[in-house]
Amino acid sequence: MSELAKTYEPASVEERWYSFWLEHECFAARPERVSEQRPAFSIVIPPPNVTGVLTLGHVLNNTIQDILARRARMLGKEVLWLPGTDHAGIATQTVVERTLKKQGVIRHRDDLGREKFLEKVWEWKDKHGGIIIQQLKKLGASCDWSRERFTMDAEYSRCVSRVFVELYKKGLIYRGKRMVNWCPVSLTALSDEEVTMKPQNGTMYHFRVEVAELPGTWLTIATTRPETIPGDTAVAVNPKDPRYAHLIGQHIVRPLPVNLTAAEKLIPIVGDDHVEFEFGTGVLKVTPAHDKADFEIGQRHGLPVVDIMNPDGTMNALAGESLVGLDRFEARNVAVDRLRELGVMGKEEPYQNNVGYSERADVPIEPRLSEQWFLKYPSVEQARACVAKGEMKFFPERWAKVYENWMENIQDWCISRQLWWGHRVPVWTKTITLTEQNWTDELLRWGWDSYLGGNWGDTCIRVTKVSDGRVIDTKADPLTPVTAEAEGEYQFAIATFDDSISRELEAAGFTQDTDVLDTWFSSWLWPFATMGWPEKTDTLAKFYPTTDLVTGPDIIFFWVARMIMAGYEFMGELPFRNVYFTGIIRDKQGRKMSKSLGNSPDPLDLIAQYGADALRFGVMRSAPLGADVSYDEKNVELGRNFCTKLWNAARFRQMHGGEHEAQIIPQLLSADDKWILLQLDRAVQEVTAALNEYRFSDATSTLYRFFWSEFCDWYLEASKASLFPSSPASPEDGGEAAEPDGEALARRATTLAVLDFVLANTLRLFHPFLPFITEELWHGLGYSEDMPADQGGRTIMNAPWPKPLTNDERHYMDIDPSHEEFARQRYDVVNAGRGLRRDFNIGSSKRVRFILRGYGGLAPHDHAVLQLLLAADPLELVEPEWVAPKGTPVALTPLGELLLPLEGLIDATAERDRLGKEIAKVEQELAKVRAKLADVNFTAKVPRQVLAEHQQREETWAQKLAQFQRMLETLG
RNA sequence: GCGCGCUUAGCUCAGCGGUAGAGCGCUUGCUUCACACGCAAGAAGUCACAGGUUCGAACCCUGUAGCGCGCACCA
Repeated sequence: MSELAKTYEPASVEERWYSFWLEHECFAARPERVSEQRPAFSIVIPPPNVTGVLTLGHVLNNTIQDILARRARMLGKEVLWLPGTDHAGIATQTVVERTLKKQGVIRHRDDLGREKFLEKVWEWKDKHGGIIIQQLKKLGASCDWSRERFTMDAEYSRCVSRVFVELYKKGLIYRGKRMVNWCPVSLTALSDEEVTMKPQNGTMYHFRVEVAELPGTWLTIATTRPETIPGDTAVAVNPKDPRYAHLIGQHIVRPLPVNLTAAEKLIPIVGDDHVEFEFGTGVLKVTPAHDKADFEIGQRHGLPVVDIMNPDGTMNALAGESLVGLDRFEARNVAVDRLRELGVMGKEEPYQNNVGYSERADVPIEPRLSEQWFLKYPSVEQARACVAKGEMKFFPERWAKVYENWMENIQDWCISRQLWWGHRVPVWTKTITLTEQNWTDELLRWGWDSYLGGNWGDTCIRVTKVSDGRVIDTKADPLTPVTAEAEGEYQFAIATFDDSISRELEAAGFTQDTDVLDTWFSSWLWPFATMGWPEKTDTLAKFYPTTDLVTGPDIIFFWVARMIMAGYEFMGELPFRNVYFTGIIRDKQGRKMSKSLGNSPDPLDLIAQYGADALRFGVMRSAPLGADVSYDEKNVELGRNFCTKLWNAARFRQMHGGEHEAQIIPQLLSADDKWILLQLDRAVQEVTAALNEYRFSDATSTLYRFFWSEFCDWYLEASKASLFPSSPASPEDGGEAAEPDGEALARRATTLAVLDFVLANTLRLFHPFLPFITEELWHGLGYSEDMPADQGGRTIMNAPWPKPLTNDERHYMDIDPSHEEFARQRYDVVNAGRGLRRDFNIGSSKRVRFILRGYGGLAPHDHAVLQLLLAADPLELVEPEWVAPKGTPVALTPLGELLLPLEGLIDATAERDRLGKEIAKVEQELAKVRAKLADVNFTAKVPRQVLAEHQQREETWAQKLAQFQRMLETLG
């Protein structure tokens, strides 16, 4: 065993052990080892953006996963922690596009074209992708890196296409012209989940329109978006509204665009229940192309849809001469000017409303009518029920309600994106003219027969008549007879995940859909697509469903809910049993960490400065279950200090040498030994219970308390009494160290054995939290030496998780609560003595004489410990009758009165003051208890045990009071 | 608007029916032979507010306020 360095140097230790773990394949999951005795434990990582960098959120999230994985290994489980990354469609494409523009390579992505642009993205991915993986390694993450997956891997991509085709066959995926959330910056549709509502300070504009059939009759319309007036195709009123009902069927003159013929300006007044009497003026302008609700009104009344904007949010020609080319917000101002010029503008009042923002680009989204692919969610009922019934557990539980609420109001998912980076929609189309002559051949050629036979293979065909959009119904067998009127142009859409078929299709003139799929449409397959699905792999058989999922609540709908549905749909089973939702990391001001705010520290800097273990410990300590994490670097510093403390306690043990992990001989155990064994036992129980319930910060504080406040502060100090039996030399010994006798040597050996027992267990308890330093000390202190290779001999990772003491063990070591009590009483004596020092200005290390009056039965070793902890020289034991010189300070302890004789320094006044304060405190407590006991209501109704407690309390305080008063009297 | 959660020492949080707790920070004293990234001692709280239940409430119930989250949203 080499000597430990004076200070802990995380950098070299971390590097060394991480390489060791990798070299020995300590993180590898082997399905063949799974058995009843060795159950599987699995987690799939929430895949970070492949081109992203590590954030504190990742640190929190992955530390938790690592704690779970490492502890599971120590519990003897076969652990799979499956890592990987996500292609993050919009984010990655945006970054690459921006960079290429900045480099002057392109002005627009069209300059390169799809193929060339994608090459650039792959180049980018190869260069920057995987940085985050390296960063996770720095953190100590024990993932099985041999199984790393990427959502754009060929195999994974095939899973995505397969799933698309499966759902397409079931009719759950469809294409349709719908109102979607359009991001004018990213130039793509978004799902509802990617839109966040933000309050806006805008203006409510009131403008007048004239009823065409009744010149002189004007209606006032309130709107926040006057720039959309050119797209209005009606105004709507509530048919029950007496003010306007009679106008339904008439027309109004739409003021914009200005340069239209009178007839072109006319739009109808329609009656619709959607319009509220109270709101605004009760007259609603209807813009079907630019508002979801208006679109629905338009549908109900057969209104034309006039799209007046370009995809990028600028106005098109239909918006009229004055607006064309302007950005939508500039156009608003111009439209307002026009209305003023026309003299139809009424009041303009400040108005706050909520506007949907693109989460990614942080601009208002534009509702837009477009052709998109939608998914009607599968397996919704099972997915909902498994959480409701508790088959899948959420931690904290309250997220189950949020989930339930979303699942109940679930809307079809817009899965297509107008991007290039991602999985391209696996559908090929071609318009084919079908005639009586070629009808049968064409249909059969593209797989119609298997369609009819219900034997799909890897493809699915849909045929739509171009002229009326009618989908050919297979059930009605359209092959025969073929009528003349059935002839015409048909669109053939074939979905397939078979590369050879798609090549064939392309050769035959089919073209692939240009959209790609939402990134989440690939990541919702993560738990099984990473394990080899659709093959029935050993990995899937042994590790699916996974045990735990650890993620942020911000992606509960994006990812968690969808994975649950996909799990049931494609595996027939839930994907994970427990979901732990972390908090969101915030800065001291409570703001979310973000790049733009620049309030997010780089975890790698923190690791470099404090060490990975320190960062882990600090973050875990401040991350309570169910609450957000308020980040403060102080916590990381605290983690660092803690590691140093651990390191130095280990050094302390090491410098005393001797046999390591010697047998504990029960007969030789002192009260302190038994006390620390009991504290350790309690810590084991608490940490185990906390981890079982995902209370990580509780586990962390227990570890902290046990190790620092109990082991180091008390036990380690007390152990010095037997480790330094005769030194430092006291003046009375004449400065000579006495030869240790046999008993002292046995005592010393026992103390070392207890130190080893406690330290070895402590290291194991700490290992999931502090993997590096515990591994280093595990070997440094030689604890690995006696263990079988796979039980801690090679690495602490596989050492068994500490178990609480059994009754037999307690019996064997003769430990019971009375020993704990006795140890605690002695520590109370020490505290009392230190209090006296403080009150009389005696430095804590200055050796002084103490006298303990009234306690006889102190064993020599216990006496030695007391003397040491009190820094007493000597600690004299005297009879209760012993009379101290007047003015000698006294403190009450459970083991009698502790006196601090101060020859020549006695200050009766000071002592009188001190006692006066004590008495006041005791009197206050006594009064409180007595008031309660005097209340008949209390004594009559309270449970007997509580009554007894209070009576006991009264007695104790009364005794103390009497003692203090006697002390005061003897002071004179 | 609907739903959920939070409000305890300067800060971050435990406690969830019977004597208000921890860490950090602060104050004071210590170069005590593992550790100054340390040791010892100490000060510090009408437990958001108002009612109610109870012998007794930080804790249970009702309401109010503030903060946060989710959902919905009316032009």
